Amino acid sequence: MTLDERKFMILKAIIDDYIMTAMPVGSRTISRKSGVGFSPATIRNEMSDLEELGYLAQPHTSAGRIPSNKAYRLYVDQLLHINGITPEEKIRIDRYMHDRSQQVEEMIRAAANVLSDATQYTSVIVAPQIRSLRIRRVQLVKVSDTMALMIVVTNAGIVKDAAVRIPEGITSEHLFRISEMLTEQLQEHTLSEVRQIFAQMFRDLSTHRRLLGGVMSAMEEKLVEDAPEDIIVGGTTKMLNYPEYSDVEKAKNFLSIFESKDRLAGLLKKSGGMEISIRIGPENEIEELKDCSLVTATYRVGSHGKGTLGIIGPTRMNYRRVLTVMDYMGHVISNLLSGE
Amino acid sequence: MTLDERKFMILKAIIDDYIMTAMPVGSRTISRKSGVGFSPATIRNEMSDLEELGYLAQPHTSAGRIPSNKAYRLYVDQLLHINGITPEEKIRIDRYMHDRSQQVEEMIRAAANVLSDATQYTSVIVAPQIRSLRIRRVQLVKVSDTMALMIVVTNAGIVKDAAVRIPEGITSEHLFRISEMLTEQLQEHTLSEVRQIFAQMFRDLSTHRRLLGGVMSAMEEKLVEDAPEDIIVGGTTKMLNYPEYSDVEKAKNFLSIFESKDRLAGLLKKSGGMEISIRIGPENEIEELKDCSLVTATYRVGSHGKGTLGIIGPTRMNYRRVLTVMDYMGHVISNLLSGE
DNA sequence: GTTAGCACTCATCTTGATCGAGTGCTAATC
DNA sequence: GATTAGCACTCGATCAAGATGAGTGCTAAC
Repeated sequence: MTLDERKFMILKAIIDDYIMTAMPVGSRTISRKSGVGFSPATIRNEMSDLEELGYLAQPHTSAGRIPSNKAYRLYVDQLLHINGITPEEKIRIDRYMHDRSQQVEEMIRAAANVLSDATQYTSVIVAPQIRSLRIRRVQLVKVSDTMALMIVVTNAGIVKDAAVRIPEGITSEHLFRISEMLTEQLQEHTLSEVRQIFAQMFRDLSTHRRLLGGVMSAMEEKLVEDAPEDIIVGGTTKMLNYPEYSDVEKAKNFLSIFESKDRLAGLLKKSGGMEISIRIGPENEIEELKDCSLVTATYRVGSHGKGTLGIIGPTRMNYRRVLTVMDYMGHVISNLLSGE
Repeated sequence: MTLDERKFMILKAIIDDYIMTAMPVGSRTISRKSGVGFSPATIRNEMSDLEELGYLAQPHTSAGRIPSNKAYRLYVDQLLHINGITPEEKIRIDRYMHDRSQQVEEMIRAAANVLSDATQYTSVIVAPQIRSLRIRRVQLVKVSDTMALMIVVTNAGIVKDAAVRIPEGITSEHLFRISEMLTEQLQEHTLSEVRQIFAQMFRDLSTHRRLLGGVMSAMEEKLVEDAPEDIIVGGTTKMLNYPEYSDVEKAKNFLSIFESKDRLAGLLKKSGGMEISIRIGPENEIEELKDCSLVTATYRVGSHGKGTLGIIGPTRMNYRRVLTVMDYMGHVISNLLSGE
């Protein structure tokens, strides 16, 4: 048995309906739909076939059918064609984003809001991976006699700071000179390259070794290694609007995902190089997401550096809408971050 | 009719029981409790009186009684005596907090976690009000030919940054000189005082007016006025563990409070000067909190500057525990912030 | 190949009976 | 006069039985 034209059509109709209503779809419902010129009985036969093929499932004998994960997979791979974002929405988003594109953090936050507002699902954005960004300036700011604050400005405008212990007797004038020197050396390099450059500097220099050592280890530890993944989540509670989560236990389970950013980071990283990735139900390795789909896309910052944006919703999410919005927002974020 | 010793005792027993179980309390339950040497019938008479006085309510005739908001008010005002935090817990908290006291933001976040872990309710912490903090350093860092980043370090170690447009042709050397000058002028003043100082500077100076104007307005707008209240929330989903919120609608309602930080900020500010404030049910003006209690305390940063920490839980929260933990954490935060 | 017809299934809703925790009142007891 | 035992009563919760209806699978007719 193979999937002919008609089976495709019926399956698509079922999925479309189920995405809207979250209720098992019966043969009559499909038959009534304009464009499907068959009686419920015929549909039933086809549905029976589709069930045998693993695309549909029945919650119980006298209920309608619901799509299986396999069906969604087919749906997103073959049955779905993205329609572009509407001009009105484009304008609305552009305007909103333009107003808050000054500071990166704020921009990302705004983007997360846009994503979850536009899709009505939970959105997740991973800030650009700091280690792949290019350093634009390094500046040491004296805070007390023994402490300075190291500020690193990158090409995406992202500012990171870390406390550095400084030897006593260093004036702010000294710190400025050293900052200038550091900036000169590190400019245009990525944070992941600093180690080598520092090694070189250590060879060339005799003074301020201790201070530089402190700066280097602060960069490495605080900015590269320890750096807690900067993850912004939007619309966490949107999920509670869907009948799938009308049970508090399920809701709690879902919300718990967002309590540990580390876990979330791991999850999002998996999507790796892909331009756009869709993971349906158990394709996510996280137990709590086995009834959810995760759609992720990557955005780029200049030639280096990239981050991830994602939408988490029920497996019966409106993939078309989500893909449309994601696609557009991916570009918006890339442009805003690269433009600065 | 007045509240004699025995009525107090019975009321307290009912509240204590209800706080534990969230179930209407019957006369038998109270009678069984050791320390209450009366039969259910006697208790019933007293309960009937207490109901008439407005301290108890009956969900329906054949159920037990539940405490009214008035009862909680009496409870926290008169019946409750705080017991100190246990040494073990003190050590646990101290250790946890000590490990993350380097960066203010991280420390506040850690404190929010401690609060919600220790109480099992949702915690909220408002970061120190930036406008009342003393400036320690101001530094302008060149980011591009036309933009600089203004970094303000305060006495609490809190770093704020804002983008400032700079006239072309300004070198980083210039910026450093100006930063030194600004630091000298503004040091030890609070952000709310900068306007006057700038006015003075404008009078005295003839050069760099445009740049200084930009710096001033950035300080005023981005750091003082616009500054979105820095609010950290911990354990948002803790509330879902309580039977009061086993209904998704209620849960959604509750969680929506945390979607708008502005509203939350307004709510927390109300507690104003009070050392510790307890608002029960409708005493909170926010509709969504009419079944919740909000306990807030203030912490101080040095002589100036203060912030708020709070716990939000059901009206039947364990006030004793909450007050104990809050009291301790208030001191911990004050010390950590003032010590730096 | 398609569809009308029909028996069958099964979750959901409704109804009514039962249960039991808890009350309020009265009369007996301390 | 305060306390308590006794008892009728209330009312939500629980459960079983029946009715309802959406939907299926199968067969036979078109």
